[in-house]
Amino acid sequence: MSKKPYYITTAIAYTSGKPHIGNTYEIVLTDAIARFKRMQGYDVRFQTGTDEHGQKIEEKAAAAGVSPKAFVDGVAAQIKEIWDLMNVSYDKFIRTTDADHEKQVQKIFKKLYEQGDIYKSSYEGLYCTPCESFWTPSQLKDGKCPDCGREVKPAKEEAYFFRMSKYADRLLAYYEEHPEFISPVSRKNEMVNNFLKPGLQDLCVSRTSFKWGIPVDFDPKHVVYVWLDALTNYITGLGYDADGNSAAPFKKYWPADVHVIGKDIIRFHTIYWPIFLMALGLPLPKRVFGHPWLLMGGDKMSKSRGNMIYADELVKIFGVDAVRYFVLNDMPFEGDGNITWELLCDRVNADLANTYGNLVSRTAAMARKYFAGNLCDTGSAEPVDAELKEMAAALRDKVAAKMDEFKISDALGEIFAFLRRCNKYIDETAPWILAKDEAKKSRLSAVLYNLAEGITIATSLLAPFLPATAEKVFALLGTQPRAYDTLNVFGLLPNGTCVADAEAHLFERKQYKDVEAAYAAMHADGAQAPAKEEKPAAKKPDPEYPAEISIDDFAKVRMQIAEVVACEKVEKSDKLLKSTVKIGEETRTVVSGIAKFYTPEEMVGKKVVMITNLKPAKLRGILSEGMLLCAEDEAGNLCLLTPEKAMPSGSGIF
RNA sequence: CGCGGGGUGGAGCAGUUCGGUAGCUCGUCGGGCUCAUAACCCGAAGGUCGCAGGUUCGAAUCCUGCCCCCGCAACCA
Repeated sequence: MSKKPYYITTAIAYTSGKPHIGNTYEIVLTDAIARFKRMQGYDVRFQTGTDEHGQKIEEKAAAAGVSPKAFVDGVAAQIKEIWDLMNVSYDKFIRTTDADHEKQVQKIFKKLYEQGDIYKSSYEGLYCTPCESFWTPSQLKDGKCPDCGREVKPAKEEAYFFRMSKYADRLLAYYEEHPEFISPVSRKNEMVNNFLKPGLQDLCVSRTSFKWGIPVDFDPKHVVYVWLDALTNYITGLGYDADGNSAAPFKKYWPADVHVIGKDIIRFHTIYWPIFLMALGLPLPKRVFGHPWLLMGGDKMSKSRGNMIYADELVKIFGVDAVRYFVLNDMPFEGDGNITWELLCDRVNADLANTYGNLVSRTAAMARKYFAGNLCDTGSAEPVDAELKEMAAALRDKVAAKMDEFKISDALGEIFAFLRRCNKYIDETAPWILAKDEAKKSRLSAVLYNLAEGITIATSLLAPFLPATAEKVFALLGTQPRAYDTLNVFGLLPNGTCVADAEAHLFERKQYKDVEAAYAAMHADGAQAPAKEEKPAAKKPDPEYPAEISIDDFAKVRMQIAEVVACEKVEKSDKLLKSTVKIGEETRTVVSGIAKFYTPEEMVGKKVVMITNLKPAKLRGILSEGMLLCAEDEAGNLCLLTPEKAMPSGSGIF
């Protein structure tokens, strides 16, 4: 009987920088599902990879002084290294810069163009030069730019578009026929109400504003828009060919059983991707699972918050399986999960070290002490055994049921409830008392056998989540992973199985303060930070700071003392304050993102440092003619710079 | 009224689809045990399930209004 194929993918990681633990979570999650399916006997194909094109990467590479290709080669290697470190069992690692992928994307683009789904047009509209924005006539206010109120003039920019609207009805019908397509289901309504019902806009699928992308082969000043490039990895990675000569893996594995992705890109996977596939005449994926976010102490992880945590650093402190366990177990199905040092320590200590590690350790120790490691079911059975045996035999199906719904945490919960039952069984049977009575040797042997058998079953089920630990446990018990189809039977551990004569210390207990200290130490010398790009004072957000400038460069910036004479909040904005300032005799308006730190009242009268020759820009429709200088700490708190002694407004700063 | 998610004992969560004694893990307190990683086992305290109304014999669960947090969007010259 041939095995049933199962194709599972992660989103491909964007190669703009090192992935943090939240990104890594998605890969571990997918890996756990893939391993579980393999264990269940499916012929699993697990694909992950990297998304390597786009303007942002082009800019980052330029800032780093390397070619885009060299840049993404570096980051992709780093990403792969982390995936490998986490013991991720992918079958294919695709890169969007792979030659065969690029070739197919060009073919797909051309095919869609030739069949009329993609058409050449332009952003046509009324252009407001200062705002750099296009407007439709209906958006204008009194015939002028709704943002700044200036004149607009007709303009156009060439681009290719995809006719999305053509497929909207078919997509809605697909949703109806396949209620499990979008998971969790709550997301479906969001898609329908926000995007499908209001009417799908045609999607712009090419760009001319940057070069780092796959060129449209029949019109090379355009590059293919990122989503058409990135999403198609799911089929090009299987050897799809737009001319009909697809490779065997494509025929075998498509359509995908599940795309595991972050909840932020559900829209792209449940609207654009299915529509692209319909246009290509291909079947749609069976399911899209949008997982929640992993938050750091309740906040979204970001460089600007300075709260980034990376998997490889956590692994150095806790070990691979502890990190895998934490992200798998502490992620709720719908709401966002939370990671803190305390939670991490608590989970690892309570579940892995105490419940599991200690159970294995005490069982192995007794087997060695009382029977030189030999396990034997002597047939001695008492009523107290029944509950343990029943629970063990029922465990497989309970776990599988949770896994079918992608409720990973619940699946682990079932296994750990059983492991706790094993610990209780030890107390109930009190082997150390049996050991004192020679007449009870037979009973003692059966008790230890039951424990070892329970551990074997639980560990077999745990293997997809904690692969390295499972191997250690099997080696220690001198046994093998139990085949899935017999995991619902208790008592298959052969008599004569012998526990190895080795220390069984699966997981270290950790203290918060040690962990925090270890983490701090890791960042103190920075010696092992693998990404050159990450190292230098990388506290601050994205902008890449030039390493060194000349005095002439500095002289280009004109800074002056400005006095705030009036200030108010900008409407419908939570960050912006609009200040009227005097620079000598001149009066200007400046908009600053400091509303969270200063009230308009306290701004008035302040003398502050302002860049006065910055090109004006409009923010929230208000023209800002300069920039107030602020200091920012790691938490993002802002503090205005003011002169230390009274200086007249307009004074220059050098 | 831009869109969406959430508010359950000290912490983190489940339960809300199809109303019926409020559950899990951790922490705290008390007890037990000694095979084991100061671990394990037992017991206890602790919640008006964000607030206010309503429907109902009965609401964490359904309806209405409100408050608060968080994402997205906008936006940080």
